[in-house]
Amino acid sequence: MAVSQTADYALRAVVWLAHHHGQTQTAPQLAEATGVPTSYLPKVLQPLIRDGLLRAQRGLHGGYALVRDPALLSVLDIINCVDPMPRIHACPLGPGRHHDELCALHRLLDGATAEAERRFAETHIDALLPVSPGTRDADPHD
Amino acid sequence: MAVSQTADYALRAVVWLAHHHGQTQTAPQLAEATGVPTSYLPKVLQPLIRDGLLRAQRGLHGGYALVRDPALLSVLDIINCVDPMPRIHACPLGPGRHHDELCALHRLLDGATAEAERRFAETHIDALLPVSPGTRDADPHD
DNA sequence: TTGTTTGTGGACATTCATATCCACATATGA
DNA sequence: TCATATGTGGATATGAATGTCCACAAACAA
Repeated sequence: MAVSQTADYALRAVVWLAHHHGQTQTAPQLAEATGVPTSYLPKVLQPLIRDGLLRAQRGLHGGYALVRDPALLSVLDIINCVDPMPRIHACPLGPGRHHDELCALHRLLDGATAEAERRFAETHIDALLPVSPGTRDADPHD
Repeated sequence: MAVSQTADYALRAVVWLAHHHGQTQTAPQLAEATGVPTSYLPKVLQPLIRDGLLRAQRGLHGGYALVRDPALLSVLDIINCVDPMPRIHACPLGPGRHHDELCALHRLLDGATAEAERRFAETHIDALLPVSPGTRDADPHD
């Protein structure tokens, strides 16, 4: 997968919350709707709450709700908060010895990650909503 | 990382073998040169041998050697052989119920993987060699 | 104040990619 | 034929990502 399972889960939950903007959703509701394991979901959402992207409310009629406007919230915002994509800042062998042999390879590998980040930064949550006009963009796989 | 650790290891080894085309390299030599754990390298190369991309020779003066021309061997060839990139062919929740809400998201995620595959298919091993003209292509990370 | 509903945080379990080790098979040269 | 140098395959170990569980804290309503 392009992103970790955990990041995927977080994105599903955020898209769902954006689709039901304003209404708080309980963990079981969210889990049922998104297919995220009920007992794992709170762990996934924790960093989003810490960084103020989500709001969590305890007690009766509590639950989770989206704080920011889905149009101003990028897919990369979610990924970076929950599980940032690993970047290659230096060749694994260090600058010495065989560095040159491996450099072009890792430039390519990290370039692919950079391109993915670019796409995720450009795509906002509102573009992923069912009825949004943003639904029609790049062509599907194959 | 864009690809698994194992695929990275395989690519390092193949690039090294391409750079020393024709000469067989023993596992310890390859491991030392590429930074791959010596005891893990044989496992990594196994699928490449099975599919005929590498040749393995036992006994004195044995070792590993590249079979195909580096100019005709793509990065994706190696990845697909060792550890194919997971593609998303259907939304995780299946076609029922909330399928629509998640579809655009997973189209985006798989699209990023598809783009990476495209890059890896277009880049051949000879372009990753130290002195090759192909070394100068896309700009580095950041 | 009390009971119920909700999220929180931490301990623990499970799974899988990664890594190690070793007895064995095979090739070479003397 | 024998000694040595190699890769092979399988059992096992390790560590990180994923997933489960539960006692607790907090919010609301009666």
